[in-house]
Amino acid sequence: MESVFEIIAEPNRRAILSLLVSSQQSVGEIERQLRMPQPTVSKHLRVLREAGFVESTVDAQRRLYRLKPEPFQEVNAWLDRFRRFWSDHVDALERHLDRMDQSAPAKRKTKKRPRGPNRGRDKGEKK
Amino acid sequence: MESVFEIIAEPNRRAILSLLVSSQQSVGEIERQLRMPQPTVSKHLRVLREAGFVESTVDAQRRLYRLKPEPFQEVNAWLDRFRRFWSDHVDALERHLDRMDQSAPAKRKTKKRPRGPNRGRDKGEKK
DNA sequence: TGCGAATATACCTTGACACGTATATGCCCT
DNA sequence: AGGGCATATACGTGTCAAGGTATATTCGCA
Repeated sequence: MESVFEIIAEPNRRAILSLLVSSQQSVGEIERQLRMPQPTVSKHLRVLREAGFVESTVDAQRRLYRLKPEPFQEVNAWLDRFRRFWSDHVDALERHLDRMDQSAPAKRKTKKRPRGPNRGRDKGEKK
Repeated sequence: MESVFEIIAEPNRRAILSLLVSSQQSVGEIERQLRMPQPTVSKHLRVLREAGFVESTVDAQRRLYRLKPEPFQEVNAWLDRFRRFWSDHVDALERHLDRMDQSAPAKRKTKKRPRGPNRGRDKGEKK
């Protein structure tokens, strides 16, 4: 399992990561919330831990897992190469929208449309 | 091939995408630059096209491939869920990097180091 | 000390996908 | 028209990872 990209390619792992955003969780809690057999959870957590996505602390028989930031930053760094590119397209999209704005007044509130990354829209998961 | 994450999990596909950042390329150009057999290139391009990462136009016998922004935005949207989380940790990382880091002058325009996305560094590919 | 809960690991099976080789398709040019 | 280049597709093969089931380990507690 070489790269961070292969780690997050697995839907169940992404589900686990999403769960852990809110707070740390035990294996059993993850298991119940995701309706996933316990060995599956443990195995995915192992992969995530070895890839640096999570770390765990021991609480009696429980293990509490929480996120670690570095791998996400690595994904982000990769995305950076493409940010300028896609921002240009967002600009084009915005020009388009601005033209529609003129033709149809609509409900824009800001004068200057904010620029830069983080302008994507969540399309949701495909099942 | 369900999700965008599985698409970018493949190292050769990421290489192709990186190549296309600079400009559009023909299959043959990709093939030569990446030293990859032509059917391999074509097959990966097909996957990338069907996932919306690239589009192609015909130029006689050649096909010119270029990037499309949407899937990247989708990855970006996913990352958003984790941005707040990792930003809290970035301060410590930045202090560390700022000490290590005189090699990256970068093009900061602002005096205050901006917070939030786009702060990651490229760790490179693992082979 | 022995039982039960929580978690990890071992083993097996299966399916997906990446690759190589071969071949098909389409276009240009003489 | 035909040959050659550029690209796409078909097919067979091997590998690897995810899932399921069973079992091991560790700890709390009666």
